[in-house]
Amino acid sequence: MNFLEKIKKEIAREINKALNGKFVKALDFVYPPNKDMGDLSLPCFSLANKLGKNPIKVAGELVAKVSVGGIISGIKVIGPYANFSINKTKLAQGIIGEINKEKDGYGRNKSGKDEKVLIEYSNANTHKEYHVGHLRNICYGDAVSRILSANGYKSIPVSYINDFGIHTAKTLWAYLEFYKNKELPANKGRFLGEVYARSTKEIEKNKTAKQMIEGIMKKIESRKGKEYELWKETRGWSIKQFDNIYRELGVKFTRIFYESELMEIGRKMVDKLIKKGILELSQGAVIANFEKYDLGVLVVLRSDGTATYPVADIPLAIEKQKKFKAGKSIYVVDTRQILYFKQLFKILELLGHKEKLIHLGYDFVKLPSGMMSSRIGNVITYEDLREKLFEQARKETEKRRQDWSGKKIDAVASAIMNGAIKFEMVKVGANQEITFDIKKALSFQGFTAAYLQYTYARVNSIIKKAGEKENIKINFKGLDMKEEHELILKLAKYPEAVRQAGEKYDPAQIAKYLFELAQALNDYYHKVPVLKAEQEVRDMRLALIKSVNQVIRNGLDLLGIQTLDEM
RNA sequence: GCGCCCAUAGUUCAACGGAUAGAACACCAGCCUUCUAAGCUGGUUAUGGGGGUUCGAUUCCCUCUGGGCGCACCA
Repeated sequence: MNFLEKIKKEIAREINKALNGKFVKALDFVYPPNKDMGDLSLPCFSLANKLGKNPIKVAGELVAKVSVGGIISGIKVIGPYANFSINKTKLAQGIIGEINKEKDGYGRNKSGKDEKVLIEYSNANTHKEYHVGHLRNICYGDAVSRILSANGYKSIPVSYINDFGIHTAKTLWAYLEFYKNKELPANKGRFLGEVYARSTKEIEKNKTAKQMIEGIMKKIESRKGKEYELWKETRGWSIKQFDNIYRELGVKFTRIFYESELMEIGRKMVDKLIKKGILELSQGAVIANFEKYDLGVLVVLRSDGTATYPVADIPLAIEKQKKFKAGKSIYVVDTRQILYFKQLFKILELLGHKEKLIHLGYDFVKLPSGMMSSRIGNVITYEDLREKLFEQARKETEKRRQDWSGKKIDAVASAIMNGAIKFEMVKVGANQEITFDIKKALSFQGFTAAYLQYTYARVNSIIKKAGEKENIKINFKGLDMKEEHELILKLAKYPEAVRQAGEKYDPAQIAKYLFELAQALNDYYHKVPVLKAEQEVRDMRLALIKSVNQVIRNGLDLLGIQTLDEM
């Protein structure tokens, strides 16, 4: 249990003692909107209801009965709220002590009880461009995975790559048609994205294209011949590109599944599913008729015999369960597929799957100019974004650090770039569209990862200047913690942010928390000198800012973002 | 037509049913002989319309308007 929780329990106990009953628990406390009102607040509405009294009166009585002392340094009534102030030195001592003891572990909890949770994300397509939409998926999925681990779950990140759809044939067609004898660039995966975009444009002009593409697809599916060999080779290009992206972003998967490995297994299962009555034949197609569940109809095999998504998704789910035996299985997929996932989960349920299936949807990424579309050509690819961000970050760093080597500048710029990508993708709630404005993403001011990294670097600089003295004993007793109190209270709330982010699968809560913490630190930084303070105060302030940096690091780590010692 | 999501400041976003609806960007005015000015301080502006539930609604319910997205053979 974290320190703030202990405090809440203690105050609740005091209140219950005073009222002679079990009325209040730790969870009942809220935070006052204004710091002058106190640190913790008990709204007395439900309590008044239980007691059959007026809430303003109840708050007044409560305050009269509970005595100041121990962890409680003050109580006051504001309308129907009973507000408590926490003893400043005790809080400081407790929180700084706890962070200092737990270090990287501060903020983590065990509420997941080591339960295994599978989380599938970054479901990219080979033979297509990897764009900012995919980035939202991977950044969101990765952050949720990390946050689940911090909440005591055993998170197992997996990815599923669509390498066997008609899009692969489209790309191969355009490749054979327009690029066959051209020299290839170094990043062949990225090149395939361009080829795909070209194919979508050319198909509109070319009447025979559709037929040719279908022919290519058939040959790929037959798994022999020239086209199949070309598919294998180009597939490798995309996979290499993805590996690069994952490495650059620091994202690791326990296992990567491929559609091409599952399709045949799925096809073989279709008959069995028909026999079980889950699927049925209709108008020459195989469907799941789920109208009785109010889930419409899902086509599984088209009347021409070609397969749709579930044919691979069903064996994928079975395979996952066989291999990992997780209690929960999360799919991080664009919210537009919400109906499809309800249908898929129904099939799995009918097949006897007992694991909790969760579709974690998120809204898509659009541009200020509208929806992204490779046909129209307004797509921001990962590589475009990466290059622009890197350039900008390098320019900004160069401006400030003329004495640094090019290598050092690059390393810093690279971390800023990475942070910017991830932070932009998770700072907005999942059910909100992201209007991705490249101009804003290139700014490193305000609610950005760079602001957090900068705050960290700046604090780090003070710590470095102070010199390394390990574990100084701090005597909090004689110190007035007035200037520090806000900041310390904020540090105390970090474990709650982790818990809430975990319960709601919401990394944005961590992002917001970190920003507020950094704001509080910057405010403190400008108000109060650390190195020039007299000895005892200086030691305390150093310990405090070290704690702040520890929390910034812990929080950024949950978003997959690195800190920088200097920038 | 049926269903899902969204609507808050000029813009992009916040707000377990709770107190005076917060930030950031942009704009204007300040702050580097104190620890990194990618920072800080100050200033202007908002809950789409109408009903309900509640002591209390941005939040829950209904309805209207406006936008987005899904709804058997596109993946």
